[in-house]
Amino acid sequence: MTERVKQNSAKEEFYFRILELVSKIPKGKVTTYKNLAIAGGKPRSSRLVGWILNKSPLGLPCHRVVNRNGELTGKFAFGDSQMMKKLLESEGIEFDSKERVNLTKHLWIF
DNA sequence: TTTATGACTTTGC
DNA sequence: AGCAAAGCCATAA
Repeated sequence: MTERVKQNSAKEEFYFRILELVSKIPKGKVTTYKNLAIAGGKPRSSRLVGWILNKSPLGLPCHRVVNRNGELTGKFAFGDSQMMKKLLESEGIEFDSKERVNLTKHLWIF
């Protein structure tokens, strides 16, 4: 056997790293795609974070991941956008009049 | 391989 | 402040 030891590719590492980070978001806090992308080592891959969440296993608190404006861009994946908002509210997260999370108070920084 | 698409972000007007 | 266009990176066809 040659030495073709195939380690995890960079994208797989990125994938699992994001999953772990999201699962570590404390209750009552939210984070952004950009933040996750940076923490994962790819500051320009915020779109990939969204893709990962879409393909990620259920049970992940992906409702705590919002875009830079605090908007629930992934609400459609929950089937009911109001449900996602209620989930966050039940965790103590506040919204402004535009359905946006108060990032000043609840943004989670790694 | 090339093209189109997306749970995004940044920049310019 | 809000909208449009460009930039980025990986996947699907």
